Amino acid sequence: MEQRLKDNRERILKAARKLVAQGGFRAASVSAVSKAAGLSTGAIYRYFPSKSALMVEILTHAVSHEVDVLREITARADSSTDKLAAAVRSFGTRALEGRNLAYAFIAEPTDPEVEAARIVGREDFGDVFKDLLHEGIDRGEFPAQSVDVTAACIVGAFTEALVRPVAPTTLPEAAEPDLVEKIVVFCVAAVRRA
Amino acid sequence: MEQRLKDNRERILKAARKLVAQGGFRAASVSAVSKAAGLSTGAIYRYFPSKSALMVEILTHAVSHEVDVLREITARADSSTDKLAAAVRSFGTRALEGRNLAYAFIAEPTDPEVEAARIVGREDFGDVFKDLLHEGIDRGEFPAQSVDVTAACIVGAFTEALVRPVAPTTLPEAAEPDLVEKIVVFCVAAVRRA
Amino acid sequence: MEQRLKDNRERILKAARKLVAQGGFRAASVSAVSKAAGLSTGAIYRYFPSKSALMVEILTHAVSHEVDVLREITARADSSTDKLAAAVRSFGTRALEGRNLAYAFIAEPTDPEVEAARIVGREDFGDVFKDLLHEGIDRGEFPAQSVDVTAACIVGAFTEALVRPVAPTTLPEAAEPDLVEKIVVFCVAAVRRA
Amino acid sequence: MEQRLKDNRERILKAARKLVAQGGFRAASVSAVSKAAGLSTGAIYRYFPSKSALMVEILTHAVSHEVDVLREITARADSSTDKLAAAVRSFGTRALEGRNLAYAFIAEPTDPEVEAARIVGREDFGDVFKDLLHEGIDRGEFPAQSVDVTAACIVGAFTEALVRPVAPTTLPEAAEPDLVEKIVVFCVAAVRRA
DNA sequence: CATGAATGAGAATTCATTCAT
DNA sequence: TATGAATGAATTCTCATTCAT
Repeated sequence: MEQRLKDNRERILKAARKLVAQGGFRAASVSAVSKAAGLSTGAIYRYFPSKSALMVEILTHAVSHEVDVLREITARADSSTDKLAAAVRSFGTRALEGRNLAYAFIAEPTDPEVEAARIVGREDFGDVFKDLLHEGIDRGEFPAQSVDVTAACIVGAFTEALVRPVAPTTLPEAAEPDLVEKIVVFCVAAVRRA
Repeated sequence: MEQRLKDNRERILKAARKLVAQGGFRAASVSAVSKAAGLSTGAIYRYFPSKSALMVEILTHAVSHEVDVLREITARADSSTDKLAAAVRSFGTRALEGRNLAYAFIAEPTDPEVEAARIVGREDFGDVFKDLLHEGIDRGEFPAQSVDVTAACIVGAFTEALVRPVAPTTLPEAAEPDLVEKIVVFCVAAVRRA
Repeated sequence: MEQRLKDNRERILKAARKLVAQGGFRAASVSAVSKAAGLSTGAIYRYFPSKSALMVEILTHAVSHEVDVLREITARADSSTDKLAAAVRSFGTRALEGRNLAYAFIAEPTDPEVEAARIVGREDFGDVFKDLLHEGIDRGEFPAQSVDVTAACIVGAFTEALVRPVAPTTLPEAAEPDLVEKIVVFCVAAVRRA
Repeated sequence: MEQRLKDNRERILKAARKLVAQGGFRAASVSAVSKAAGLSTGAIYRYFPSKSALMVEILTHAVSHEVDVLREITARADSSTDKLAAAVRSFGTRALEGRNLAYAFIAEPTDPEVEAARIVGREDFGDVFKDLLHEGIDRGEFPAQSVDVTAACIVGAFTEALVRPVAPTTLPEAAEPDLVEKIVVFCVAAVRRA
């Protein structure tokens, strides 16, 4: 039954994740989540104190996991340019595989608490790129530039180019070949300015 | 009477635009729109078959107006680089002034039909940049590149860097100085790759 | 339609009053009230911002009206003893006729705001008797005694003897003859202690 | 095992009593009771067919115990006046100490069956006073009066003056000095009418 | 044409009760 | 027997939409 408990919690999270990814936060009503998880509405509240808490957990976990992946990947590369490329490439590949925080960038939450969590998440995510940019500028690999603006532009660029077309609402056939590499080139050129 | 009808229709659109711009689609309930327009809720339904239709029209008009502005502005410049810079600069400036389609890029609609309209709108908007890129590549000003991907990256970059900080949830005072120009530089560098 | 509005508001209040009187606050669900008033649940919210507000209004109005009646009646009598007798008699008679604040004394609210309103109401109601007792003691009609305790005892005495048997949950046949006068005698004797 | 069963049953009753006394019937959810008793919710249903049955038993036992105490105490006194005083004093003292059926008189049950049990309980409780009054009248200690009405008034008087200020919602510190004795005087004066 | 009161489906949440383990 | 996860009906409240006036 220990197992059962964990299973259900995961099932709820999985169901909610899927619904949010497919139809935004508004598609993830408690009733819909419970149905998708094969449970009753009341069961949701055994595992989460409120709908908001469930959504916040989805968001927070998705972001923190993605941040961990990016940090690990950038740590491996030597030059800042390689780090930047690796980061964009990693996020892009994972986005195409549908296992990242895509919806955290696009879906607008209905709830102030969730919105707050998303803002924090976006900042945490942006910080990865800011750190990377700072380092590159210090090393002389990148020209001086506003780290905040550049980080926002990078995140926006690959969000728009990757997440939007990849979102389940749009048709997934149109995946342009080498899409990820093209975005990598765009971002690197923008940052290096050479 | 004819005039009266048109006036009311415009009043409704104006009120709805304002509400969406200020508080996202969530803030634009039929009741709130009617109140802001100085009309009854029932009156809304004389001019629009549904709330969705009203929101779709807001979105569509906003996008087409913005596209018109961009087309006009890019037509004036000579080089493709100048066109690109002018387009980004124009949208950016207008976004900071709060009188453009900013919200169309961020606020998640409450309705699938509105969401569909937003996707179409983003594509129309992206087309301006695609045309511009095609021209620049043909002229030899820009290196060969995937026009679709670059256009998406550009739109994403300045959406993220401009619209997001401009969104109702964040404080509008904190605007970084020369924000627009920094975004222009980012985009131009990315496209020219030099 | 002005009329219609007022009618419905009154209808809701009347329906709610009846339900509370018959089955306590728990019997007055929004759904039950709306059904009893011949309206939809949503209609309730046109007239009252929340269920609590409706219940508070019922309570407040009942108490303040009852207090007004008592104040008027006690003002007419000369001696404090007559005032006391008149007050008890008035409340008792009105309770037997079913048009007083009976439920304010017995039904426990489910809601903190309503509970707060009831406490205030009971205090206002008790104040009528405290004033009357103070006057009687000053005049030498009543012996010195704790006004607070005596007032509570009086209110409790006739609540228990009148409201409880009169409550719609019990059978209304058992009305003892001269019930009200017997309670009057009890209270007067207790206060005069002679 | 026999013992174990009985223990659990008592534990449940004790836990439920405490919760009701502290926070009214609303605070005594099955889950809260089971938690307080150190058992599972399911276990409750092994010992009681329903939540109502548990609450009814609490009420019934509390009343019958209180009635026993009162009968014993009144049996000890000689004069009916002393009996009356002793009864009021006993209940009052115990109420202030918080270990009696106080809540049975004030907290509105969530359930019609419990409400019915409470009415019966109040009647049983009132019978103690009725017997006492009959005796006093027969002995010539009390003037002729309606025993039913007087008993109800007495119970109401000290319920209102004692239990209400003792109720969980009010602060228990504010107990008026000699409160119990003042109520005793009130009741005795009312009954003796001299 | 315009009004806005009324509707009613749907949302989040609670809790007595059941039942597989 | 005991457990406690799961159920599902009930509750309060919202809001797009309709329709009598």
